[in-house]
Amino acid sequence: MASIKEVARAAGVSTATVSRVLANSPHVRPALRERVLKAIKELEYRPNLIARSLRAQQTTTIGLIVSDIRNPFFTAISRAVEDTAYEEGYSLILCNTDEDPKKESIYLNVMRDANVAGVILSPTGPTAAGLRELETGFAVVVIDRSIPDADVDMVLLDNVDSAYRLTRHLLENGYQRIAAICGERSTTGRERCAGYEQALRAYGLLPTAELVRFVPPQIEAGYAAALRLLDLPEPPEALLTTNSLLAAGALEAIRERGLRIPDEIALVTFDETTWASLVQPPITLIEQPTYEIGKTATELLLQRVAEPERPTRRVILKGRLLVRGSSAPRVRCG
Amino acid sequence: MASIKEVARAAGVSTATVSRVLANSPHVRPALRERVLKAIKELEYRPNLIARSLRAQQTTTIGLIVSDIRNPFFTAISRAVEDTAYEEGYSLILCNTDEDPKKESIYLNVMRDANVAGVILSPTGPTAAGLRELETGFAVVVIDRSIPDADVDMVLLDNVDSAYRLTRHLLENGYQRIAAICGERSTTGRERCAGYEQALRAYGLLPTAELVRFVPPQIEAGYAAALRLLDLPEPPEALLTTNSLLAAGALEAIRERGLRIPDEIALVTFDETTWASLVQPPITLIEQPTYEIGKTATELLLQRVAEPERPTRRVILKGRLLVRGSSAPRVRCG
DNA sequence: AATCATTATGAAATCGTTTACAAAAATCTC
DNA sequence: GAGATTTTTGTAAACGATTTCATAATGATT
Repeated sequence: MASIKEVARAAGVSTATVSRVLANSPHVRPALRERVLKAIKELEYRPNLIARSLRAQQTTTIGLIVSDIRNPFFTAISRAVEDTAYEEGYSLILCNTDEDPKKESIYLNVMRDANVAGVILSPTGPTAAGLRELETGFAVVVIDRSIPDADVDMVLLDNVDSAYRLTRHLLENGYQRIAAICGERSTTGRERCAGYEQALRAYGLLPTAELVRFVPPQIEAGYAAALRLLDLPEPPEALLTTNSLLAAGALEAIRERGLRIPDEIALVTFDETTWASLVQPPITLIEQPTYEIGKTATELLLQRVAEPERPTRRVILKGRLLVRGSSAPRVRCG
Repeated sequence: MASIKEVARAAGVSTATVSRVLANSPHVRPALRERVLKAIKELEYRPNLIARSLRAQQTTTIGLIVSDIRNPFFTAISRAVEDTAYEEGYSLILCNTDEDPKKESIYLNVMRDANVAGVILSPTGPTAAGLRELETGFAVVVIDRSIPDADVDMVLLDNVDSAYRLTRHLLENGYQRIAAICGERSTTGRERCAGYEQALRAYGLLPTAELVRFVPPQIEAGYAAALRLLDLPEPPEALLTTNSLLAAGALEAIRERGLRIPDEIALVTFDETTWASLVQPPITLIEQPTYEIGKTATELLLQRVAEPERPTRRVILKGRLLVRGSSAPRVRCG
């Protein structure tokens, strides 16, 4: 309600002095500072952020652009981002794009219009390509997906290695015919697929195209892909999915076909969720350090806001293999 | 980059005319309108929302204040709110308060400072009490929790009746000694508890304090409460929890005690989640129309923004009982 | 064609800050 | 205590839109 003008009048000073007190400038005599502080308190003055932003040509707001906040991975990230942003006095604007490049582009424009200080996003291919050239006008940090030769800060998982370890876990437990259901439209799915294939080769097996599916990262897609795999003339002994949505769909399919885990089929995936430990047997998976990812991304972003010219960084975090369920190796029945 | 001034200059008109074109005012001749539109396109002009907000003393931003976005109920709500807000040209600011009244108050102030058009929130008791008097300066819609005599728009579930139906489902399947683990610090938990007690009485049973627990709405709290209940000298035959986090904790406890569902113990809850249908046997529950809640809340909010003096409304939505698992009634073994 | 009513346009104020610059006050130096 | 130096303060111009009010242009009416 009260503006800086009224504070100035109440304290018998100019608005400039009030502003200086607000900014903790050293160039204001203690006596005046006291008077201003008193006036601020009495009038319950709070600076108008809009006015401040207009003047500064920048807000204390950051954007988080994800495909769908209901994906547990992004839910966890968003919590970390909000926590970290809040600590630094920033607010968080949330956007869902459903992996739609058009929506991504629209939201990036919204962000520009809103004068955000920066954006954390997980772009699809086309948008990622655009990011390489596009002068956005705000800081950008990419998470979850790598953009090969873009000069942008990134926070990523060691996807290839994580998928390798996850696949190896299956192989070491006696599974050989392993199928992979991967999220399409992102480097992440491809990288994880690469790790899966590397592991197969390392164990003397040949990846076959028949057992690898790229689908939209949704429960229904995972369900459909898994059904098709299970109905193959020679069905796989194990399923690897690259995120929790696909895993949920795959598990549904397994249930529908009445297959017993882990005897008749195994299921491993990425991303820890509430349900992964609640189903029986619990699911072995690669846990991503989601909170760390969100926190790191926010820190990188705010550092770049403070210092736009600093060299870009690419932080790679390690996934953690959580082995669950009976650890007894599988008895091959072939 | 380009400002309204440059557009005006390029079109050979005043900024006022450009502004009128932007606002679709009828008071501008077609010839001029064309020129302005052309200049806008050529300069790729986009109005600066900050400047607009400063002038209008209001942004096109709304706030969503929840305890924790990672609670699947709020995750789903947030998606609906964002979708609906976006359709109307509004952006969404997300805040997590962890049920902490202090944080709620801080975030409400942040919202005021940010000049949001309105806020959707799910307040704890103290904040709810404050809302009754507090002149916030922006529109407010309360979700999930009722504030008895406040003059605020609300979107709620028929908690008492839903809990009644959920409990009745247990009773009709032969369960008699039913315990309830309820979320504390909200009217919602209390209302659901009331419905539970009503159902018991309707079936000639007396609610006992020993079987009702109020705990923070977290997995760990649900786990701990469930363990204590299961370890009672005379343990319950069924557990009812009032949200999915408590249910997850309770299920963990059930697993830890090695009890078989539904023969040795039953579990029912509120809130549909991915895992509720994936665990075996799947969980019977009351599904809240989360998307509808979020959408309705946003609509109410934006209507109030447009027309601040309209009478407040209280929308009550119905929960849906999803019966799952073997529907064979329980054979009492007592 | 002159008058009046109506519509279209622009100049300038405004929203609430910050900050460059100038002026005033305090401090220092001899 | 006068002058030079430093520090403190205030004035006023931004930032980029919208809108009031006055004026200019148009159209209608005789």
